[in-house]
Amino acid sequence: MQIKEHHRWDLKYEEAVALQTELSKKLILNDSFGAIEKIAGVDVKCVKERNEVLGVVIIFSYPELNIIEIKMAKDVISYPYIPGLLTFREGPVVEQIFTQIKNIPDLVFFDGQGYCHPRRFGLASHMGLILNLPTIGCAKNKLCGNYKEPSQTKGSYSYIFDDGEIIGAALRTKNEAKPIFVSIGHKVSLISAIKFTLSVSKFRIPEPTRIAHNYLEGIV
DNA sequence: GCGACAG
DNA sequence: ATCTTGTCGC
Ligand SMILES: [Mg+2]
Repeated sequence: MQIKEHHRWDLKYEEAVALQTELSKKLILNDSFGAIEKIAGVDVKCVKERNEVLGVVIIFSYPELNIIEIKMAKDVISYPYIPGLLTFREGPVVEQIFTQIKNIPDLVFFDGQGYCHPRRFGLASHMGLILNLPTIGCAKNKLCGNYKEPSQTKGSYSYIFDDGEIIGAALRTKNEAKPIFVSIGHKVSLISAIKFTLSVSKFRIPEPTRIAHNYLEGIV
């Protein structure tokens, strides 16, 4: 798919932070999508040993979840891991992969935060804006904010608050398991993000990102 | 200064 | 993310 020209990725800390604060204003926080027939799962892994970053995007039919397309790309690690600036480390490869994608997804799941971010602009939100696609952030851990533990039943959730604002939800995607931190990426409301995430969860990690992650495990 | 801290 | 054996539980 075609991706519009945008800002540089090699920004210094202060510049990156300022960019996030600015671009967050452009996010669409309500439902702005049509029929969801194809969804995508994205994941990235870093092999420090070889100084390379590997990424994969898997397209699935929805709700069947049959794999339709798989594309991956490799790049050199060009940015350190800094909490809050993960996009500058993983974004470049992800963008490169979407360039090769033929089946444009109607919704994309990311392994990381979206709006649940200090500047309300995590990986899922940033990529959603760049790709101009509906996105959802599904993180395995919390980055910021406070929440009360949801009940142990699959499907229950509690909102994550920060600075008096709801920025995401701690969603129980599996009984008795640690919750998944769901947040708006772009063009999908929080309640819909929760609904979609639950609809693709067979285990703790939602299928799109779980399968993308497993795929990378099998790559040398 | 101290604690928190996506992947 | 990566390192890395065993161990607990269904
Ligand atoms: Mg990941």
